[in-house]
Amino acid sequence: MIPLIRGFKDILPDDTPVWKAIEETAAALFQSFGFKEIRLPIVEKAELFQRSIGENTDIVEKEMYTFSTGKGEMITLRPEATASVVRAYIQQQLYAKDPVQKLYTIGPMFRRERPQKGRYRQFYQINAEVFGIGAPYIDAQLIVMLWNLFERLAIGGLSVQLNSLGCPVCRPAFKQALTDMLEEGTGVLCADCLRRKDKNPMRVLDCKVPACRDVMKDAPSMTDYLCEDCASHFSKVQSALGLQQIPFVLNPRLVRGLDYYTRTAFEIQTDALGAQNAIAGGGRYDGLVKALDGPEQPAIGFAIGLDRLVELVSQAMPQQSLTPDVFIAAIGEELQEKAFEWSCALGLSGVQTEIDFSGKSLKALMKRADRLGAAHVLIAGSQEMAQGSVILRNMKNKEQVPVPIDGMVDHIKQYLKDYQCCKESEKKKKAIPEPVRVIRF
RNA sequence: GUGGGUGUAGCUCAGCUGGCAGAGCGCUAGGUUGUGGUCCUGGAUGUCGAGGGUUCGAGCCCCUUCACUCACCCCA
Repeated sequence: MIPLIRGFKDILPDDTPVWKAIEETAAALFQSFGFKEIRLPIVEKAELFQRSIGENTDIVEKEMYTFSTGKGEMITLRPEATASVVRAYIQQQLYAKDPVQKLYTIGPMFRRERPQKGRYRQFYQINAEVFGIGAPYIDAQLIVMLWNLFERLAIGGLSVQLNSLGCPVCRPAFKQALTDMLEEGTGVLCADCLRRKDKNPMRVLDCKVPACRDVMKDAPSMTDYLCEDCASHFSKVQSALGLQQIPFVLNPRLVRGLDYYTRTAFEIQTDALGAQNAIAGGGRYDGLVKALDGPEQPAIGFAIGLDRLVELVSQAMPQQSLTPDVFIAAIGEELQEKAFEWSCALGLSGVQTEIDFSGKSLKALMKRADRLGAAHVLIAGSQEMAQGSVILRNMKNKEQVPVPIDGMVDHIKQYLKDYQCCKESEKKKKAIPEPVRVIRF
């Protein structure tokens, strides 16, 4: 057997309904907020990611799947989607039609990290990006939208972490203050932080090594260094979130790993997934479009970790696979051709049908029907054929009714319709109110 | 990239100090000659992750390697 590649996984039939439900819920919600879907290639020139994500980030330094095309061109399996969306915005000149573009996309990303719970080498994200709007209200609106998505999916135990990373005007002063502080602590910092000290000092903020935390316990906070514009922007984001009753936690240690972020940075965290606790994260990247040779346009976006979200939703919701309406049990070899015709006719008419062509004993067929969870079994043998009608057995109440072979499909559909009505009214009698926010499969 | 844990039947797992490869569930056939779930009886299924070593003899000990998993790291 040739197994799949380390860190990759198959999404099996029992799981796909959850994936689909989440994707559809997100798409419907995003569309209500004016987002349109964009579909992008999963391979781009390596340079796109090197320039957008930043040369000295972990992703570019050691996590990208990069290949040579053999003609000296280096191409990369995308490690994230934002760079591609920005490229499309620029290359297809979407800004010429309207600088304001709200786009979402769903698909796989690739990073060569060591796999663990909630972390795969091929993982899936839902991305949403807004171009051309700098107003803080759009920052807040994205978070409102995200928060509502998780409400619709009935997920609890979440928190919104919020920070501002400043802009090219105010960040240098903060970085300098941070670097000064790190110089004093050089003796005790861990090896990783010593490296980060020069290359990306802000990363030391979220280091978990106790010694580093100790050095950083009185670390300056970016929010104390924000310039007037950034401070005003940040406070408007907060008040807008307050208007929508979105609970959030100000987290001065929330740092994004990618170079292009400015101002608002946020993360939605869960307490139910172990170490990989971020199920969505994003922020503003006002300088990126220009940096990739596009027009000067502000932008903001987020990514949802679909694999992690599926994990959370599945925990709350037991899987439920599709079961046939009708199982055809035709006894004997000579009836298989007839059974074949019936199964095609039923399937084509929209009745979920299952059949076993093996010609086993009726007992074995019944057993199989039961295992598949079939609601009804169509039993046909030589006796029935002689009488011109087959038997339809209700597997729950064991009731059996004759069904004329002539016009069989219509008879069965009518019977199933009555049966459904019966079930519906029974449900209503029980009068259990459905929670509005819970999605159902 | 670095550490810890785990690899035995389709699944969940026993397997003592090194001595015939096991159980439950599932699958399958029958009991019931044409009726599922419960019950009873029988049956099939193994590269003990892989490769090497020690030994009369290895699932068990040693070395190497791979995979899964959790954590570090990083992030969604």
